Amino acid sequence: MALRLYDTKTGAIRDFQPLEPGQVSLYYCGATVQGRPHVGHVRSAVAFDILTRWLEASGYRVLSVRNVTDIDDKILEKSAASFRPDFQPQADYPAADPWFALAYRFEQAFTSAYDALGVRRPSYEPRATGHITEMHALIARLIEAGHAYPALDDSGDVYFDVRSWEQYGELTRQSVEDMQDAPDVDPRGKRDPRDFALWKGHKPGEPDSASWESPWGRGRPGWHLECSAMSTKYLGATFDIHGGGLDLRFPHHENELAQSAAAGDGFARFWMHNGMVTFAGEKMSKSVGNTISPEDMLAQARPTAVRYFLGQAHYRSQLDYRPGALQEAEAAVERIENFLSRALPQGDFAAVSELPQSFRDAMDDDLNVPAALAALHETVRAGNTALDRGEDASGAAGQVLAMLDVLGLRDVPEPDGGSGGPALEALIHLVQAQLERRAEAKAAKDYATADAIRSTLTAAGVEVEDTPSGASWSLRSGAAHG
RNA sequence: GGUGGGGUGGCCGAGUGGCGAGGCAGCGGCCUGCAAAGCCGUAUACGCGGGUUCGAUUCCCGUCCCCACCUCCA
Repeated sequence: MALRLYDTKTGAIRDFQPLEPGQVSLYYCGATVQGRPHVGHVRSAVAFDILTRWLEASGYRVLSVRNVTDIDDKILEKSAASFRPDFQPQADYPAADPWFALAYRFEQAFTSAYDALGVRRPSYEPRATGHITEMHALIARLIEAGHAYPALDDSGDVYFDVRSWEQYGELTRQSVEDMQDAPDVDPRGKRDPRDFALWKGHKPGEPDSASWESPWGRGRPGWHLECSAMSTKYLGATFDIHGGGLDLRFPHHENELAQSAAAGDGFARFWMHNGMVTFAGEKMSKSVGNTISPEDMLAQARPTAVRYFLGQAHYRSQLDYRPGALQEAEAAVERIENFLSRALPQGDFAAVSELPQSFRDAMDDDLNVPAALAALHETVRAGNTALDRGEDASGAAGQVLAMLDVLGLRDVPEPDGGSGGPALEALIHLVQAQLERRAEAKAAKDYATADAIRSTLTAAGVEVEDTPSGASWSLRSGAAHG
């Protein structure tokens, strides 16, 4: 089976073939860095990270771009607010910052969150403010083609003319007539209320640093334009996949498509959208205030378990967070890890082997990760059965390692990752001494003493397991030690 | 009003016109000095009402409910 992907634009699963053999160009929308990330942002990144890994496992070279929107209304507003006399420092906004510093601080928070969950960095990560020239060129092409116009008032805005582009609405299969008018629609200098800004004229009171000269007056980029400008700059006028969260489908992606297509670019061949993360059934978002941060999750469970949770549902499904979900994910991850430490007691985790066909088929089927995980767990069970019979299971272990690589579950940095420091060294010696005492007690059939030692260790967060080759122990959430 | 996606066993979550994934939790068994881990077994699951069919959770019609987008949003 070859790779098939769901394309939002056609609403169908289609065979995927890249434009250029052997190479896939992928653009997906990153964050507007106006605040700290929540897990919804990270879920999207995990979804496209898994896509990238699967494409690479399938033999493609992947050229990936994820943008950073580092200027927008909210960034400017928050920065401006931080300079007012009534500014109250908060955890999110500890100090007064110029807009660019504020944006960069949050960009770093996003980077940290991605890194903490093993999301590999894209090939390029361009910022909107670094691509003003490309945006001007695109605006000029649109004006030239009769699809954009300077605002009819003196605002200095430049708008896309929705009525001039009859395909407008094709991505989300909506007609302009049926669209609900915004309740507080402000027509400004627009020909049609649905026309959207390509360029926003500089407003009095906004910092000079947040505007650039242009043929249409000083101003700054509109949100939708940047993605058109940057994706085609780095990937070409036509590229393979454009991704992002489902909430970006309209208006953001619809507008991108309109701009680029009206300018004559082929633009994206496939549109992929990940489902939302919900909390108690409701979309997680800043405006609702029901967000959970990656840090919140990492305080509850190991990074690998958090990543497993975020990746386990199909990427197009809604992912509902509820208490206990992370503990379930942790149990599933530990089951896999227990098998690996049984099957590979020497810790030979480089012995990666071929992927099972059932796993490949599942991933080829529009990245059916739930079915791929079923293949993974079946391999684990078969391996455990072999071990129970006294047979070798290194082959199954190698397959498990390969599957974990595709899912990105081996790239997640673990805080207790084995390398130690003096405190861990001391701990290892102390635990070993206790286990030796316990082994002596067991040999003497003094089970009362043996159990007392074990419960003392358990109470200290050290879990003890007896195996045919002696006792092994692990910290309550950490790597096993012989 | 428009557009798109859903309602699957205690929970999560795939999938399919007929042999009912997988995980987590529970119960029984094997193993263990006891545990843990592991293995085996186990459950009246497919919102509701019709229809098509030899047979529907899967197709069609109707109906109820939920979510997302139409405004900044991964």
